[in-house]
Amino acid sequence: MPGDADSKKHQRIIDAAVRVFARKGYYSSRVADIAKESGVAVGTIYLYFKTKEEILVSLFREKMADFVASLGNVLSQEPDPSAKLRRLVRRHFEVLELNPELAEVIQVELRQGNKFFRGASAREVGSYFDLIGSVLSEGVESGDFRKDLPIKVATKVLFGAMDQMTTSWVLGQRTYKLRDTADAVADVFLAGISRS
Amino acid sequence: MPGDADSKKHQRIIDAAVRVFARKGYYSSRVADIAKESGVAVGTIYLYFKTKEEILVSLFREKMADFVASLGNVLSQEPDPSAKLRRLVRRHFEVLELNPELAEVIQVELRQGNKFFRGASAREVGSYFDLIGSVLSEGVESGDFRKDLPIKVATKVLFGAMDQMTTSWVLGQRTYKLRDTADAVADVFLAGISRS
Amino acid sequence: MPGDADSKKHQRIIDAAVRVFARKGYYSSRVADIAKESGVAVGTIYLYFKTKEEILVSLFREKMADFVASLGNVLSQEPDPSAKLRRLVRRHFEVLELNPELAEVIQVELRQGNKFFRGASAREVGSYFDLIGSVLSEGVESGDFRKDLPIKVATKVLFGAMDQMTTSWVLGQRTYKLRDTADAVADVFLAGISRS
Amino acid sequence: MPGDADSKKHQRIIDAAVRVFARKGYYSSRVADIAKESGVAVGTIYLYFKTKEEILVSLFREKMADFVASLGNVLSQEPDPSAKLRRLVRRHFEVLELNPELAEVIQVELRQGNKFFRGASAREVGSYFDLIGSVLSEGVESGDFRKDLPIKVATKVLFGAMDQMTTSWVLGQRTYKLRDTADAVADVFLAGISRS
DNA sequence: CATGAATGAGCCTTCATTCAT
DNA sequence: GATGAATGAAGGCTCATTCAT
Repeated sequence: MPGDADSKKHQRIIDAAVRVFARKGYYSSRVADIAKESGVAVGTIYLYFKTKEEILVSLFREKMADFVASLGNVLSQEPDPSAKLRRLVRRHFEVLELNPELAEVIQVELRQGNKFFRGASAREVGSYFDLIGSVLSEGVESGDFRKDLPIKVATKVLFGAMDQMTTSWVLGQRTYKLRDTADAVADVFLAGISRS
Repeated sequence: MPGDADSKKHQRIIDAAVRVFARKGYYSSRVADIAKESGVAVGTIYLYFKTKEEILVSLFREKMADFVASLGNVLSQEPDPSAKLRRLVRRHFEVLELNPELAEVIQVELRQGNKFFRGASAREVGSYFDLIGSVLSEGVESGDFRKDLPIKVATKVLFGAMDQMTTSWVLGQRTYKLRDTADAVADVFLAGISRS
Repeated sequence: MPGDADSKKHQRIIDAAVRVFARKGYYSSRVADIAKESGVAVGTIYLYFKTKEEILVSLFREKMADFVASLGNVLSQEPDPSAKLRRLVRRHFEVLELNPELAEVIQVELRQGNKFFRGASAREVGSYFDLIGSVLSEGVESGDFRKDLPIKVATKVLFGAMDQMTTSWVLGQRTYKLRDTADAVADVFLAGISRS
Repeated sequence: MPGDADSKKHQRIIDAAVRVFARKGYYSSRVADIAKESGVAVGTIYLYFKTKEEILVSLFREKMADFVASLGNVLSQEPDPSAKLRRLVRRHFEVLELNPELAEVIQVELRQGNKFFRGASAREVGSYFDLIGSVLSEGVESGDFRKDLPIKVATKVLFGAMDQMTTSWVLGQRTYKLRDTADAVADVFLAGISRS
């Protein structure tokens, strides 16, 4: 089955690229490094990807889609909004913790930021924001979250919070369990920092 | 006055670099671009900076230090913890809004992330985290914030939230006033999202 | 046959470098000149040599080794010390005359002298000195040359004499046959300049 | 006396250049290095020399002229041809030994060889060859040296011999007294290596 | 005359991409 | 499809030379 072989090779390259980019960053990574890491010839990479940049874009799209799908699955099983949100945070951390690839890649991509991607992965990131937003909306509708909650702002706040937690954890050489911070993050987000 | 001339030229190059990096990102920017932008010859840049990378590091250190200093000043005048925190958020947004340079540079730097900086600017970023942390500590001590507040986590949550708000604003082409979102962000952080 | 192709390309580059260096000197030669001269792309050169300097070192080592080997062969067939020495001088001149490449390269190298080589080619030059020295030693042992001959000094004298003859010939645009001077040089060296 | 001041500065630069070139070679020396070594500003050098190359040419011409003059003086006091020749060799070595500057500079220059000088200093080198040649001619005329002596060849042989002795001495880190080899060199040149 | 900051042409080297096998 | 040698455009950095002070 050639389609299979193709997708296998495609996958091997993507996975190798994740490791290489994670190690040295996109700009400091050589196509030859990815070739060596994936065990294929340099030329072969160009049979599957038009340019080096396309590797990064593909990689991010695929990994990000997996990530969002993975989170989506978990959430559908939990009806309570607050619990759902706690699961979201915990799952976000768990997935990144169990898939250092994903963590790194999301660092790489989101860190490169707007500069040369600007939207290359807008859809995938957007769908994650939508996912978070829908959890918040449900909570507002159910009366669990406050009526006047500015959904968009809150979505960004939560995403930024989780993202920063991950960044700090990655930069800190992963000396602790990221998932152990999930409840604290969710607490702050749900109840705020003020004395009640 | 050579000292003045020197620092003037140094500043011109840094400022030009900020604009150039903001436009195209560090890796896609050419030293020649910075030269043209700053109105000096390529060689002149190397009279003030050893390498291209040193420009980025200097730039970030200086701008970040300014940023933290600017925030510190404002906060010292406000005794109430909650009001202090609101001012912090508002000021963070205001400064970045009024100094697109700063916003861009912080994007550039924090976006490049760990890859090749990893600590080059640790001190400066750290001092901002310290600033945020001290505001939270004061609030806990004064009884305004909850006793069991996990300061470190909350610090990262707030920083991440503000950072993401800024990123979204920059990516969104600055179609709205960033500072107008300050209260909403502070509200979420102070009171949480749950119905009270 | 990649081994062959490789060594062919390596050789082509070396030979082109000899011509280019001979023409303009090492420092005034551009890697791009060597590329053009050898008919390969600039990048190709760097597949075979790490740096420009490595080209020069390789080149000299190889050519000098050939040179010494070529001389050694001839001498082994002549038992008489004086005749052997005459052959040495004649052969030295012949080889350089027939291989302007060699002559130029030895000029280039020995002329750059100590400055940045200082030993890069010590072995090869040393083996030539050894060859000359062994001819002199044999002559002393056989009684053809005087017992108190200071071998090391005499070796340098002969080498210097031949080298200067070649230099003058090269500088003089090769307007005469270098080999025609071989006997005169050998005469001076064997019998001295004094009236006997 | 401006003329004096001028020539003083000129001299300081030349002398500094000798040291710098001796240390790192012409191509690896920076004009800024010479400025620092001579204690003048870079721009000042260009008040006395049009280009970097002119420094080298001037330097060589002057030093070589001094050298030849110094040798000439000594020889005029010795009537006997053989003794004159011995003095020439000894003096050649002495001067270079006592003026490492001279030794180095002659290495530098003669080693760069033809490449980009090709005659810039032809006159000075030529006058040394003439000096040697005249000693030989006198000897032939006086009957001390053999009638059929090929003067030009013998001149080059002697010059090459002395030059190589110096090169070896310089390369060998000057671990022995160069002048101590003068008699051996003269012996070989005068009487040859053969058993008499 | 003296200075040294400024200039910018030039070059070695890298590396994404191609293509003959 | 797969390979990896070959390509050559591009860019960071140097340094001889200039010129305003």
